[in-house]
Amino acid sequence: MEEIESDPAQCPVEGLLKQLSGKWKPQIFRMALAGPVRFNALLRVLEGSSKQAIAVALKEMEQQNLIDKKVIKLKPLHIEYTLSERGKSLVVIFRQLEHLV
Amino acid sequence: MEEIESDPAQCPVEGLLKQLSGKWKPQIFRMALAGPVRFNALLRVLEGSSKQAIAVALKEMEQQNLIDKKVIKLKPLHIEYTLSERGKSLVVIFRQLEHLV
DNA sequence: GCCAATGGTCAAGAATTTTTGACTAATTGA
DNA sequence: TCAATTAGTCAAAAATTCTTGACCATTGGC
Repeated sequence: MEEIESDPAQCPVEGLLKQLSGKWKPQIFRMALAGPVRFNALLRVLEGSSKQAIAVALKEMEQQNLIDKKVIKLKPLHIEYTLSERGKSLVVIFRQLEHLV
Repeated sequence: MEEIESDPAQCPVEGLLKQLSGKWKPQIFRMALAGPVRFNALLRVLEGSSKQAIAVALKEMEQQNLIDKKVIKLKPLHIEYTLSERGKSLVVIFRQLEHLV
């Protein structure tokens, strides 16, 4: 059915919550925190996940400017996803949340 | 099917994200920010919502200690939901997020 | 007593999200 | 050349979440 898309994020935090919602995004974000992540590596580590789910999550997180996609043209030629500047700026605040969750 | 409940929130922020996920919780949280909210009032204001959805959201948010449920025994005898202390402490951090979303 | 409002519960169906599995295409090692 | 690895896409099925609509109990006004 048609979604009327009534609220263009009248609340900024609500938008952010949605950007990090879903079954795998928080974990992907967290892994990216530790260093660059790769498609198949995520698939192996996130037990119970699927190619589809990982692909969609990565694509959306990239569009939302939470992570950056980089094609590494050397040696084994692969793709790396790293936390973007925006992603990193969120981490600072997440750390504060940890102390009072 | 059985859910194995594998990760008992290895990441505190992930738990919080889940507590505020769902179609109505963010909006209920936001409304509670402005003052006590009531069941039927939410139902009227949140267009497209349902008794069921509101009831479940309120119940879960109460269990998660985000809001407090209070039976007001006077005058028209009703129930009020207000932001709990924990709820209020989160607001401070959400305000910071607003500046860099 | 009757009717409306408050604050729910429950079962069923609709909608959304996620998983499964088949398939693709380029790169690399042997 | 063959096989494996990487990084995907797509359609369909399964699982989860949400809405609909019926129902219920208490309070309050008239």
